[in-house]
Amino acid sequence: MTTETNDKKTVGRLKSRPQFLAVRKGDIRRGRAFLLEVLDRHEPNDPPRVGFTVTKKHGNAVERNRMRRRLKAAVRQSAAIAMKNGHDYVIVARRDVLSTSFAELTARLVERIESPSRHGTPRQGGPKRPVPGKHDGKES
RNA sequence: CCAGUCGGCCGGGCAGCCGCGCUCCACCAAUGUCGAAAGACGGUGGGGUGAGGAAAGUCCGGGCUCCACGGAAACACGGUGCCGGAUAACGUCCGGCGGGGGCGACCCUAGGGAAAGUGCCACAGAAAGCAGACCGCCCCGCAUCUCCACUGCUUCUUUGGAAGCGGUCGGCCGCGGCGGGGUAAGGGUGAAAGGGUGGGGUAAGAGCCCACCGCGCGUCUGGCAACAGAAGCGGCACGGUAAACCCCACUGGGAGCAAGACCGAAUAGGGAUGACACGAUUUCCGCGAAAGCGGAGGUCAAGCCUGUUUCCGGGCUCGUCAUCCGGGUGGGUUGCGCGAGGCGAUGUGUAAACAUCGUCCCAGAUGAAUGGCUGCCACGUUCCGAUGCUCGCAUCGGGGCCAUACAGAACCCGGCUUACAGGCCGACUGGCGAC
Repeated sequence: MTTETNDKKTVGRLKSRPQFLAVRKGDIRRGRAFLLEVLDRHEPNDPPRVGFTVTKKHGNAVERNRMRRRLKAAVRQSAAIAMKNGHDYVIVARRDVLSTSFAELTARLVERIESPSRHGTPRQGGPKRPVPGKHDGKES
């Protein structure tokens, strides 16, 4: 668990090129307006870190700045809560970051951070066992 | 009111919630955390401040920084190119001149030299650079043909003649033909054809002659100058192209804040000392019978750098191993914002601009702060309704949409160029209407 003394979580920042290259080896999750790369560093006491990648082919300097700022604002306001300690996140922006509404962008980002992958946890039981109780329903 | 020209300015505003960079203040908190070191850094609250007219393209000019930088001559390469001024400087700006366009306000203009030389002038056309003669125009000559004159024969006949075939040591007035010459006015080709228009002149023509315009030459006048004007002389020579080579004049070291300075891990590369090894040629000295060895000096070494060449010069590198010691990448600090600074006033100047005074302090990031979201308003656009009338415009009311274009400082200035939704202001020009 996170320390409850400060409810707003401090998120570190990835800065150097080797850090970015390391995260590329982790889990890759596709979103509508972005691409999310996640790497577990196995250091549960460190705060999570985030980096942004906006390539030059997606717009001029003004548009690239706007994309990065909207993503930063989304992470700071809501998505940082969902991030786990000891993990690195890299958000690769696409051009749709400019056009989607801020609420939708935030929701998509939180969803991608929370869900490890499209197919959920690797379960052994298989699709039988209709799960009578409240097992792990994410609609809770 | 419509159409247009030029110049200047703005380039959303207000409020709320949550944040960011830099900086200052107060309190709290370890003598702490990270790091090899250099160095950097916490929490809470508050104050200040925080992108552009182009921050863009990186096309010119500077500041600043390092490197190179010795001297002379020639050469090469690049840039600029009417004149005067402004400026730190400029290829920028201002004022003027010449040329071109527009009714006009005004706009455009790479605008030195073509009698220093070389080259090129496609296609078309007769001819494109010591000009040329296709058609045409004009003159002279000739008589094979043709034409004309005279005449013989044949055929036809409306009895006037007509047609055909011949003849003449016939003719050159007219149309052709052949030959010789003149011409550049006209046609035609072209971007360009060796001045233009009019008159005289002539066989026809032509600066052949004359007037005006143009051109050239020197003189005078005005102007700092580019240049303009005047009278005179010259019958006209000297085509265009220099964003073709070229010539002339002026001018120019190179690289850039990833510059540079400082602190400083590892690894690879440097300096000092010692040992071993180490060219050629020549001069002198010593030893030696000689070969040769040792010492001192010169030249070449033999390359690279100083833009090239030459001359006089300079610098660097000029072998291996061992020991010791300093420089430098990643990282950090700095460079880093008081400046050719902004605003206002006054003065000088036609202006660009300059001077003086007052006042202000105005971004400093480095995976890169200056933001995210919401509401209202202004502006714009569109729809509906009403009213007015010049019948597609104005005003009023309501609703919807968008809520902005071009675009993000990266050492700093002066310019240029390019991009830009919408809007404001001023001056001027040409029309129409009213008074």
